[in-house]
Amino acid sequence: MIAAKISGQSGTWVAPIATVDVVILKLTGKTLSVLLSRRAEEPAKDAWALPGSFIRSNEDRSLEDAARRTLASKAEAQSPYLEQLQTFGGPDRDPRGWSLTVAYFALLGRNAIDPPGSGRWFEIRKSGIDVDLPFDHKDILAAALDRVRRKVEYSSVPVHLLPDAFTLSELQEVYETLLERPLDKSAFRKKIAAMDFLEPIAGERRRGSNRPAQLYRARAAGELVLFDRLV
Amino acid sequence: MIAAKISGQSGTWVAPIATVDVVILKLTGKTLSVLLSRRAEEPAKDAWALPGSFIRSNEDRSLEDAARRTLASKAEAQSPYLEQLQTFGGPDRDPRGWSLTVAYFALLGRNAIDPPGSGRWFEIRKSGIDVDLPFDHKDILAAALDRVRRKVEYSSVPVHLLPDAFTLSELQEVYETLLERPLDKSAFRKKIAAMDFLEPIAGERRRGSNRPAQLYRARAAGELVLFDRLV
DNA sequence: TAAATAGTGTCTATCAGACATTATCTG
DNA sequence: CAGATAATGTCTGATAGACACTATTTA
Repeated sequence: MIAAKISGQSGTWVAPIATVDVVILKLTGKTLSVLLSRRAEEPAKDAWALPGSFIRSNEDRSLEDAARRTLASKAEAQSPYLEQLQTFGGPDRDPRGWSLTVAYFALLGRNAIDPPGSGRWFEIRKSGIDVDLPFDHKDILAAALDRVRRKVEYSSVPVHLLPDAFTLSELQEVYETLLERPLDKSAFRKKIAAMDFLEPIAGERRRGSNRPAQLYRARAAGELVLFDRLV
Repeated sequence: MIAAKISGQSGTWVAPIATVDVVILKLTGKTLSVLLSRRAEEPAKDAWALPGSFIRSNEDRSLEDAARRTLASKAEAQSPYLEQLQTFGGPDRDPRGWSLTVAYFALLGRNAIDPPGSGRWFEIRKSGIDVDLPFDHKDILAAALDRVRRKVEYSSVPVHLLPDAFTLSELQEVYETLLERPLDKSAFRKKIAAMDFLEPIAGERRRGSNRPAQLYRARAAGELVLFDRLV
């Protein structure tokens, strides 16, 4: 790699290295998990890290393209939710020099498939994950979790962590998992109904000797609905 | 400028051009205005555009540094609010090639000073601004306005558009301007009091033959307070 | 019919908004 | 005192949350 030189009023300097990184999240049971891949190259060779890629100017038509390309190489999902998170940059985050990464986060439904050799899922406990991340990937992961958890308060984020069809009890469980507090069933259902972003679909879910549950789906798959009040 | 070549699995490509752009906003009367500067260089020489700069790897310690440097060259404010907005990138947004810009927005208080020759303020009307912006700067401006207006619903954003000391009536007026709807005085004051992010300071504001108004200031200057309910 | 979960109804404290009233200043 | 804006009080409808109750299934 040849560093690009730029000349300006304050002298001559080198263009930053530009990458995208994707925080890929799904639920494993009641726990959020993040998909990490083992780095094949230096720096931090063999370390578990967030999946990332250089931005390829000969191939990518946009930043989101680059993120989708990175995501697609690691997981297949029917309608993954992908959102730009934040851009991180600085002289010290990568030993190769001044670098910036446009970070995205993706939410996968329960029926997502990971291709073989694509990486490993790490459960996110209160103490964090069981591995040290290179670069500033710990900060990026923290920012993604912060964003997701905050958005749960006023959006349909949890829908994207469920399969296409789900019950209201399942949806409530995901809200509770992410908010880390119990919700009242009656109040929850009133709010969800008022937001009007779900529709009942044919079929019921039976999972025991009890009344079966109605199945629902999101009206707009892959889209996020913002609420006009808080959960 | 020499383009950086990168080699990878999918061939050889060129590193993107990396810049920061800043959407600098303040209130002129009851209208939001944006600070534009006249471009000194090609491309789009002589056009009014968002203030921006290359990221200088020899000088900037972070992306925010680069944004603050750009902001400081255009305006002086006691405690400007600066927030990363979004990163825009693609092959066609700049004729020089694949480029990305990390966009920030800044909110200036009413007593901010613009150094001479720093640019011109353009009022933002419903129809937009009175000038065509080059590159994708129209999209960036729209994203900034969207973010600011959305955040008004659940944060102390309007405080940063006022001088250090202000009255509750002035604060309500800014909320109303940005939300484009009237608010009830009694309800507004109850909410602001509940959020507990203001403190009364010595002094009153007199502006007519009527009862003078108590002055307040934000407890944490330059900080944004997020509310736990909507305005 | 017992047990379990789904789904709904009822009650109440709280609160946002509408509106009225009081407070304080100048001319 | 009239007129203006600041500041606060009162009332009411809406609703979130607590909790109880009904519905529906299997063993």
